[in-house]
Parts: sequence; C-alpha cells; structure tokens
Amino acid sequence: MPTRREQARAETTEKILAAARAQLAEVGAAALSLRAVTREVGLVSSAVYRYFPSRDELLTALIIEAYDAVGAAAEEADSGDTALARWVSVWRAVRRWAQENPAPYALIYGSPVPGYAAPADTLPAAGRVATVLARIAIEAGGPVAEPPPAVRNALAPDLLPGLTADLAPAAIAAFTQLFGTVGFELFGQYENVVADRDVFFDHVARTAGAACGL
Amino acid sequence: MPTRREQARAETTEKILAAARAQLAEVGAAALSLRAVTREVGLVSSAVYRYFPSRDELLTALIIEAYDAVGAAAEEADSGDTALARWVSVWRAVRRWAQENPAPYALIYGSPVPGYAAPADTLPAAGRVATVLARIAIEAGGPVAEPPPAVRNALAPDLLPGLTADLAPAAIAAFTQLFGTVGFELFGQYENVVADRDVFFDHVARTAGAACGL
DNA sequence: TGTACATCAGTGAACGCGCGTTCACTGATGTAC
DNA sequence: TGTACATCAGTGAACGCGCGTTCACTGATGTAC
Repeated sequence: MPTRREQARAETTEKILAAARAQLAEVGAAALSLRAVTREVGLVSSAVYRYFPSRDELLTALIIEAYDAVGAAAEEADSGDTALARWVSVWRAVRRWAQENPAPYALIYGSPVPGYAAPADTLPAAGRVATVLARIAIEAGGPVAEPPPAVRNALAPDLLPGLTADLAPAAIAAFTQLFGTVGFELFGQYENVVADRDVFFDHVARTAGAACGL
Repeated sequence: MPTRREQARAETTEKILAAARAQLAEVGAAALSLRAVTREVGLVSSAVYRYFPSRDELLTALIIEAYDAVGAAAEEADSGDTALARWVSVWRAVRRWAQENPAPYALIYGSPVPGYAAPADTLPAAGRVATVLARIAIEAGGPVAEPPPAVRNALAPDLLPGLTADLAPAAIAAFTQLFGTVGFELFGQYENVVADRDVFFDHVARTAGAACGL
C-alpha cells in the first residue's frame, strides 16, 4: 500500500505530465518550457527537478507516452472479419489518433527536436504500430510480389517472428506509407491536392494492404 | 544598372540568408534567432529589420528557398533512357538533397514551426517535385490499376494537365511514399529496421513507379 | 558640374520578457527503536 | 505508543543568459534641378 508521500508524488508527477502535454499542444516541443509547466501546476520553477532531472527527461517521458498511446490505439483497432478489414481499421485508428493528438504526433513522427537525442528507452514503444500491421499481414499469409534478391537482404534480420524476407519490404513500405500519408495530411501538404481525405486515405490503406498480400 | 546601394543591399540580404541557413542547420527553425543571425553577419541586431520586417518573413524566405532547391534538384535529375530510369533518378535526387540538407528538409517536410503560418507564397515552389514526378508518369502513359469510382473524385480537380483521374491517386500516393521514406530514414525511424537504405529506397522507388504505370 | 534635398542602411540604447538550473533552507512525512 | 532521526517535497532567491522589436540618431548614397 502506497504511503501518503508516494501517493502525492504520483499525483504531482501526473499533474506535471498533464501540464507538459498541454504545453506541447500549445507551443510545440522545441518551445516547451519547464517554467511554464510548473507555473500551470502551481509549483515554483525549481520544484520540477524533484520529479524530472532535466527538460530532456520530461520530453522523453512525453515521447514514450505518445508512442504508447498510438500503439495502444492501433492494437485496440485490430479487429474485423477479414485481414483487410483489420488492416484498414488499424490505419484509420492511427490517423484518428494523429488528428486528435497532432502535437504528440509531431513530437514522435515529425522533425526531431533540435538538441535532443532520443534515448534507447523509446524504442520498444516505437515499434508497436508496426508490429500490429506486420502481424496482420503475416497471419493473412497472402501472395506478395517477390522482391529482388538484393532487397531481401536490405532489411534488418529478425524484425518479427514470421515476417519473411518476401513480405518484409512490402510491410515496411506500407508502414512508411501510413505515416507518410497521415503526416502529409496533418502538416498541410495535401492542401489543394486531396479534396476528400477520408476516401483517399482508405484507398491508400487498401492499396498498401494488397501489396502485403491482403 | 544597379546603384551602389542596390548592390550593397543585395549582398547584405544574401549574407543574412546565408547566416540564417547556417543557424537553421545548427539549431533548427524553432530556435532560429535573429540576433544570432545578425551577430554572424556583423550587424547590430536591429539592422535586420531593414531587410526582413520580422522573423517570420525570414523563415518564409528560407522555406521558399528550400522548396526551390529540392525542386531544382528533382528537375535536373529528370533524365534517362526510360521513364522508370528518369523516375528513379528523380527519387534519388530528392533523397540526396534531403541528406545533404537535413535542416531545410525538416523545415519544409517536417512538423510545422509552432506559431508560424506558411503564407500562400510558398505554394508554387512547393509543387515542383510533385510536378516532375507526375509528368514522367503522364508521358509514360503505362497501365495503372483503375481506382474505385469514389476515389476518382477524392482529389482536387485540374492538378496538372494530363493527369487523369485514373493516374492521379497512384501519383499522389507515390509522391507521399517518396517523402515518407526519405523522412523516415532522415528522422531515425529506420534505425534497427532497414539495414541497406540505398537498396531499400531504390526498391520502393521502383515499386511506386510500377504502380504509376512505369 | 555643382548644389540642395531626400532616401535609407546601420547604430546603440532601451523595453519587457522568458529561459534552465543551482543551492541553502524549511517543514511535513516516514521509519527504526 | 511515543520518541529521535532521516528523508524528501517544495520554497525563494539568484546566476547568467538569450530573445524580438522599437526608436531617435548619424552619415553615406542617390536624385532633381
């Protein structure tokens, strides 16, 4: 059972993270300020150092949170009668999450924050969406265009059990296409180009799915 | 013939832009500081206002420069015996430009700079790469998988003369795939995923080209 | 060609602001006996 | 159950720094007559 201190610590940590999320949404990662965060929480600026040893550690916490949130959204959305239905559902969930959380999305899939180097802690959380997509394609086991021999060796080995060298290039290309499309839409590159974003997105999802044997 | 004043003005403007480019590469767009720029040029901080009315205008100039640079790189690379050769050459040129100019790349294709709204001035320059790619596909005129009827109406009309409703979705998806792949590589998402980036990139380029009828 | 005036690049001081981080401290909470 | 001590959250002042923008000014350059 947690002591009063432990409980208070957990609560304040959460308050700081909530304020940081709000800051992130308002001004972006590069301008995220510890002083503004503590001001919103009602603490004196130096107090944050009892919880996070530096601004970078706070950023890292936000990054892991974001990867976990989009990963969880993808995992939850993985349902449907056919592999293609599951696939499209996951794509849509990622897109919806990005639209509802543009600042965290930009934090993890946009340009890197200058002067900040992501520690290795973020890697496991970062892979969750890719894993969901790859698993659907693996389970479907449909036909995939055979990649040229050189390409089969271009990828890191043992990415995921069951992900064959035939399927992997298409899966990674699809994964890239997903975030490329979501990012382009979110960051304004489809302005005056794509009119009906929903329809176009679903089409891209299905086309990429087909390339992965769905 | 330019007066001494006009000449000096052009030279100083170029010096300011050069210093701004260096700043951008060092600290990123969000942290780009007018004072640091003028310091590097050897001017007093207020002098920059004789050349750019505000920090945002300077950013806009850098953005247009960047779009024009990558657009020019794409246009120059558009040569080869076959449509597919031209296509792959353009893809590679964009990737090379991004690798040599990561900060400008992030400025235009990364997360938007917080608090900065891109003015319409940037739109013509922004379309140059897409135009090069679309033109190659149009001239090739190869077979393209027919998109479902709903998708044919999902895009903005009159994107480019000759870009049919059949071809347009594949072209936009390819264009997205190009920048998605380049961005993922540049921003570290292929860490521990793609080993031989050159080979994988070319494969993606050819696959996207095939989808556009090359 | 020379003179009178207008233009405008660059100066330097100032305004008002914000930042991350350190440090000695107080006082509440927790723990060992 | 009570007491003595250790832990640690939060304070408030300070350090040293940087920022964008305004404004009255000087002095060189350009222009009209």
